[in-house]
Amino acid sequence: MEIHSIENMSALLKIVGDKTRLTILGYLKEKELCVCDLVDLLGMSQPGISQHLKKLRVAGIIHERREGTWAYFRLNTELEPYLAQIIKAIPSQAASLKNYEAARQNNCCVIKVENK
Amino acid sequence: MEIHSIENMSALLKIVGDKTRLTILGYLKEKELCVCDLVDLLGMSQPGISQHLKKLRVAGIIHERREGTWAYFRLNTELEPYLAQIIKAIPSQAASLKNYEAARQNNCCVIKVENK
DNA sequence: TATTAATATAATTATATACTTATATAATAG
DNA sequence: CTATTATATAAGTATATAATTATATTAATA
Repeated sequence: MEIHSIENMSALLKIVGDKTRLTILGYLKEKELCVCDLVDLLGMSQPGISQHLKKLRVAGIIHERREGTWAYFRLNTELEPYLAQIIKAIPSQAASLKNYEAARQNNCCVIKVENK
Repeated sequence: MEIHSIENMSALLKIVGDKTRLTILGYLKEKELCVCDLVDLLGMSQPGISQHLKKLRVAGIIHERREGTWAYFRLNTELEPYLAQIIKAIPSQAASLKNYEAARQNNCCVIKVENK
C-alpha cells in the first residue's frame, strides 16, 4: 500500500484517532515505557493495553525493545510529517507521568531498568 | 472542549480518518464543490454524502455556502497545523476531478454557477 | 524442572458508525 | 399554488472495533 494512499492514511488516522492510543502516545512522547507502566497509567486491563500497543507497533508508529520478559515501547521518531504533527499536538502527559512515578507502589519493571 | 484535548483530537481524527471523507477532502482541496458533484464523484447515495459533509462541517473542517437549493462546500483554510498537514498529505484528486468535469452528462448545479 | 511473572492472543460482548431506503424540508419554476 | 429539484433528516441494518475475561506463551528464577 502506498504511503499516502487514501486507504493507508485512513488506516493510520483510525489508529491514532482512538482516545486510549492518543493517551499512550502522549506518555511515550515523554519517555520510553513498558507495558506494566502503561497498564497502571491508563488504568485499564493488560490485554487491552497490549492490543493497543500492537496496533501502534504494526502501524510503525512506535518501536518495541525487549528485555527479558519486559517489553518497552517508544515513539518512532521518523514519522511522516502529518503523523509527527499529530503527535506534537497531543497534550503533554508529563505531569501525570511525574505524579505516577513519585507515587508508584508497584515495582513493575523498575528495578531491572535501574540496575541495568 | 479544549482544542487540543485528547477528546477533541480523537473526535477530529475519527472524522478525517474515514476513507470517504478523506476522498471528499481530496476533491475539496482542488475546488469548491456542491453536493451533487460529490454524489457523482464518489458514486454513493446523496444522503450518504450529505451525512459525511455534515460531520465535516460541524467539526469546522469545511465551510458551506448556500445558493438557492444548491449547497457548496469548501475547505476551511484556517485549520490547526496537524489538520492542515493531514489535508496536505491527501493524494490529489485533480485528475479524477478533471476527468469527471470533461465527461459529465448531468448539469447538476453547473449552469447556475457559470451564469452567476 | 516447576513456578512465577510479564506479555500476547483468543473469544466474547457491547457500542459506534457507515451505509442504505424512505421521507421531510426548502427553494425555484411553471 | 403545484410540481420539481436539491439537500437534509430519520430509521434500520450490517460491520468494525474497543473493551473484558480466559488462556497461552515466553523468560527468569527457585
